Amino acid sequence: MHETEEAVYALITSVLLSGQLAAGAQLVETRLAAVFGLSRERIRKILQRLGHERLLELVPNRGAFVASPSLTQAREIYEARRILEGGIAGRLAGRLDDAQVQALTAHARRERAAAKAGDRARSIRLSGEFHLLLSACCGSEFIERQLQELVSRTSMLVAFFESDTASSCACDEHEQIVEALCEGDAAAAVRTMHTHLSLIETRLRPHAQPRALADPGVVLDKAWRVGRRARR
Amino acid sequence: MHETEEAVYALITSVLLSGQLAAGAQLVETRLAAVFGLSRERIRKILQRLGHERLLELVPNRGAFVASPSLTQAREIYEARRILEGGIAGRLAGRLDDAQVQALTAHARRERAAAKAGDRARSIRLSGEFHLLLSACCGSEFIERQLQELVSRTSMLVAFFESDTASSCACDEHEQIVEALCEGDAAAAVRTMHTHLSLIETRLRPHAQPRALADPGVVLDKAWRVGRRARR
DNA sequence: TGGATATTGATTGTGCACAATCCCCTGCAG
DNA sequence: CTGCAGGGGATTGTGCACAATCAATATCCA
Repeated sequence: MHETEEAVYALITSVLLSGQLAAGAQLVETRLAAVFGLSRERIRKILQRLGHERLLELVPNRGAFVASPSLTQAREIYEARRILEGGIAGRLAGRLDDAQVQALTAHARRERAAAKAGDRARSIRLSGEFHLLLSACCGSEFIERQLQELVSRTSMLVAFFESDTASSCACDEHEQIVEALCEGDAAAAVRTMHTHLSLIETRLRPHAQPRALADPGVVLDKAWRVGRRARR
Repeated sequence: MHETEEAVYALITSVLLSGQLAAGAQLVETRLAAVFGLSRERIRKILQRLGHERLLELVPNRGAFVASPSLTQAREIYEARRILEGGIAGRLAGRLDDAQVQALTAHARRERAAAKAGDRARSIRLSGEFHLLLSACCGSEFIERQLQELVSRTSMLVAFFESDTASSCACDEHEQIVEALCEGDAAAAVRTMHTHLSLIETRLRPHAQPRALADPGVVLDKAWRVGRRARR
């Protein structure tokens, strides 16, 4: 019983991150309760959790709405990533052990392969995971959690703002970062990280996302059925 | 009605941060509800919030307990601060405007005054606020929130682990950091920040804190009455 | 017609009662 | 004396019913 709650949370999260819901759309508690076959209280707990992670905006007495970040907020998120990941790079420079270096280079290789194969979805996913992998090397559960949240919010931004013709992810830059870290050149690693994130940021376009006008209940219901079939 | 809830949250937080409660002590929902005159559900919401911030440990079907960090966890928190605040220092170097520099130096001056006057409590509080002030200079609400949480948890650690004869806070180092930031020397600023935090960390002593065996209900009740008197 | 105000309908917020869970303690057997 | 099974008591978890709130529409008066 407890595990379905987790599954619902994961499902809503993935639907939000993939941008299938219009920004600002309301997620009505009773509706979701009916769709997922959970009590309203359980749904409520899930929504609050998503609100805390800023994937939803919780308005008192009004309800839960799909976060609709402004370009200003988007820039703030990238700035936060520059600060946090700059700190990570600076701390990790010259401190990676062999296993970590191997894991990072292997990951970069996989990214390169996906990019070469033109698998855009996989490429995007791997690109995000690279940053999380790097944060995991710090050995700080706190740092990992924080970056996880930032990466999630970035995914949502990309879904809303990135032009569809986005160039392939810059796996070169990931390799450069690993290289700088191995050489122990902290300043270079931080610099590379900063420019890397700034480059990603410049890809955002304020195209007034006209997609995804569907009813959230319908979208989630469909996703739930599909997942349910796959789950057995 | 809503504001008393906020007041209760603030009160419990301050009591937790000041180390007046024994690590591992349970906060029973019904008890707190009686003390504060709130319904159990309101108390529950407050406890979950505190659990999310890791000031309490929430155990399913068991309850909320005062966090009792191990020395290992303590080190992890300081490591996280090195990473995050290193990132802040690296990002802020050479980018502070006049108003910010002025605010920071003014704060450092106040710290120095408090240290010279031997006002230990004020000195500690100001020392923590310096770091928050620095994070506010980033203009990222996210970064500010994260550091807020880390500083809170640090305060709790200090309450549990720091020797009572702790030397006065190193306001010299704070001034050094501001100086490096003004000069735009990112590497130096990061280095100073790292050593500063490491120095604070070395002050932790695993003295098996034997204090504060009082019942949480009693302590909170007393604090509540005192605050209530002061509030009008 | 215009604008302020009352009404309504849908949605969230909360108190309460009861269910589920867990720890501790007791009793018993080996 | 130790290990284990089970009961009892205290505490947390949750479904439900109703209260509070808000936006949108309807109503009324000038």
